[in-house]
Amino acid sequence: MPDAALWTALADPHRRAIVALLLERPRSVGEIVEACGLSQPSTSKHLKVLREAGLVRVRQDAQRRVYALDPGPIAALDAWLAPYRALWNKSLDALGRRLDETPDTPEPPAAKD
Amino acid sequence: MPDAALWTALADPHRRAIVALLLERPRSVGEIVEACGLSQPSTSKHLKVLREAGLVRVRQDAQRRVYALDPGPIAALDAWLAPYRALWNKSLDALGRRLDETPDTPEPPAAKD
DNA sequence: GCGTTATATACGCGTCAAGGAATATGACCG
DNA sequence: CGGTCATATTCCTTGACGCGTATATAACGC
Repeated sequence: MPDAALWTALADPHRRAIVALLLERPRSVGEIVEACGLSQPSTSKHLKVLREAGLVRVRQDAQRRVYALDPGPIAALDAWLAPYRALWNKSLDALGRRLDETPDTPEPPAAKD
Repeated sequence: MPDAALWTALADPHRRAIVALLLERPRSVGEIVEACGLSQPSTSKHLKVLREAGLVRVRQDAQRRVYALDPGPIAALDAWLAPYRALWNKSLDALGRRLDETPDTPEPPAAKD
């Protein structure tokens, strides 16, 4: 089960926006500030939350701090989600199982009705 | 992108517990109250949030209301998660854990650095 | 109808998180 | 060493959320 901090971090739309930004590529705080239209302190605080949830890592580049996504927690989210896939796989079974082929997906335990 | 209400709903640990309970099987409010140890009104309020997020559906059975999971929103979460899968697939690879190269892995869009 | 069971809503309270303004820290450049 | 840029932190206010108690609604059995 993902840590509570992970959910709390992703519960905020601004933070999800930041995460989406960082999915494209790592960015400095200034870029993030400009991209999501928040004030710099607010952005810094959101980044702190994301940092403490383990979602992002910082690389210090001179005065700039470049934030990048850390895949771990999102993978944990995916793992949390795994048991629920049986739910809609059941209904979309006709479409085939090609929705996802992650190699580490252990077949969820017996989801029968 | 999943609705904000979905994230808000899942941000609460009790609500995630309820969702997990409903994954096993649909349950009445009374069962949920007993299972997660909250007061009945609190549970009802959490169920309301889950309902408004579309995560659960209610079936009225006499005086009882049986709640069941709705796969839709969780599928939406999975869809939101999809772009991020490339991240940890890539990072596992970068760590040198050559997972037999997964020759059949359909690389989703744009994996740039 | 009445009482009982099952669930929902209203109200009040405490806590927590978000946002802005101001300020602090820290690294670069001269 | 002083100035400046980039980022973090602090203080404060405000609004949302969660909980519990008490109450309302609705369906059942008699």
